[in-house]
Amino acid sequence: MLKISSDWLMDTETPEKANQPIKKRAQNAAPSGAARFHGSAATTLSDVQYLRLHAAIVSMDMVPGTPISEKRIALEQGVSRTPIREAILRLTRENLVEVVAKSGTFVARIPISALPEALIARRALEGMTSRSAAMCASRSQVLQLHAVIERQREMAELNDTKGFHLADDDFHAMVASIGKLPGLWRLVQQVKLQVDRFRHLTLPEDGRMAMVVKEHASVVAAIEQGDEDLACRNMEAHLSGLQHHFSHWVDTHPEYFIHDIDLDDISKI
Amino acid sequence: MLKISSDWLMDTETPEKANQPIKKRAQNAAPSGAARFHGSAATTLSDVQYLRLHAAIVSMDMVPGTPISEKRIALEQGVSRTPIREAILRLTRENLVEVVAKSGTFVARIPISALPEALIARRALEGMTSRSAAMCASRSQVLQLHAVIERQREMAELNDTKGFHLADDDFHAMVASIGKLPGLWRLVQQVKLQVDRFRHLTLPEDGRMAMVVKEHASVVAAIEQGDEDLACRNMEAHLSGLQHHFSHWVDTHPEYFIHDIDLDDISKI
DNA sequence: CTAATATAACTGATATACAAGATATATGAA
DNA sequence: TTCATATATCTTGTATATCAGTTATATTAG
Repeated sequence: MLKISSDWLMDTETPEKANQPIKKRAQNAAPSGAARFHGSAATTLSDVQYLRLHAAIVSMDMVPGTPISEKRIALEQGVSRTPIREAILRLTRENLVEVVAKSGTFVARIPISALPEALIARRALEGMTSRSAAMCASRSQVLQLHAVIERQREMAELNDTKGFHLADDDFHAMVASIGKLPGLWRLVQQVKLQVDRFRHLTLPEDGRMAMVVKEHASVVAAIEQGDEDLACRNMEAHLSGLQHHFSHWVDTHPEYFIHDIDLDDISKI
Repeated sequence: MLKISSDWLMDTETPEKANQPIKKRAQNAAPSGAARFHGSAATTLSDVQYLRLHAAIVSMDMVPGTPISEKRIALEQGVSRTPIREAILRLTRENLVEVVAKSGTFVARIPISALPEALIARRALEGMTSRSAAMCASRSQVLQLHAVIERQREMAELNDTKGFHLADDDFHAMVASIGKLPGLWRLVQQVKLQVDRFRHLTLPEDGRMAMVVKEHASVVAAIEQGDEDLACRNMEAHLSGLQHHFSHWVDTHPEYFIHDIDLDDISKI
């Protein structure tokens, strides 16, 4: 039979396959993987543990500095250390935990320097998504945006901060989606992680939630008109409404932060 | 002696520590970790393997579709599967490999949809870094920029594409650093991964390298004048000079790509 | 009592072993 | 030959064992 496209690059083993019965499996050059389409919800233990820890850290249920022991969590969760370790490695890459070899692993403190930069990145990225959304949005999509804003308004009236923030994320995700830039939203999600932790330290002040709804509405209005520049400006203005309270929050919980810059000298807005 | 701030949150084990000789180690609440400061170059095996594979994939030494076997690489490298596996997990998060459980792992194909989005994200982020650099740059920093550009010019004359691209990265990193937004450069690096792979498929066309040097110079000129808007515009213009050849390259190596969008209808530039 | 030292227990990093599933080839029937 | 089935072998996921380095505590010298 055909001998298959003999061995890929960088495969230098057994150049002469000579006598042995050739148990070698044919190289499947591309992911033929039928397995991926069985929607088996193939959620692995690592994923479960990752999501669990991720949620706990971002929600500040586990505050910065909390020691994490692979062994202990493994016992608590009734799994081996391997999935826990893999989850922790992922969190390390996101700067949500810091691990010191042979010593200990801890919930990471929030690097203050990351906060203004995160805001700047968000403004740059979401300025672009809203601009693009203003160009692309269909009437039905605009209605969807109105619906999300209305839901957020309800959450604000109920004082349901959790639901409010979920609707907030939905709004921003939808703008990116309408602008056909879902990848940018994924970037934003990654960037705003530390800010989200930050935000969980305190409740929104009175009127803040209503203000946010209003600002969202102004963004949608611009999108509805197809005014790209205005949409971008309104979104940027909306996102600038956060850093006012940075220094206050940092003062109340200094031990949660890495004081790698002085928050006062961030003239850059 | 003082009983230490008895057990942190979510620590529910042995509420009564009663009789046993209490081998329990005091909880060190914060990373006291003296270990981190010994600059022991604590490069772990996982890191080594990660960097190795990362470089091989981005440089297209390992082309999309190449099968990866944890076991085989472990044997080749003379380490156990564990570090290899951890490296692969990192690469998975970067969309550089795709792993199908119980089946196989492969060098990921390049999602075409990621390319225009990456360019858009880069423009948004680096428009901001150059804008900020124009505000912050000192005279000495401007000279450093000139030096990098000169080095890049030399590389172009020598036709050393590898050195050219290294200098290119250095330039963009330096702009971000001068603008006091190093985090944005890290984001850009992450975003441009797939584009870099793409670029390795072909050599720069004649005159392209000289053109890049010229565009860099125009960015520096704007920074030198402290003209934020011009710096931003020049950087954006510079970054727009890539997507012209997308479709051509995709046609020559269709098997390297995930054709999740049609490259023709990207009017958004 | 204080400070330096020794030791024991705990940590993450790595190696190895086992389990569950997927794929390729061999085998057999039409 | 062609198609279906069975089995052997390979894959990644998970569990366990070992290694090497760190830290807390006990110990000891002053």
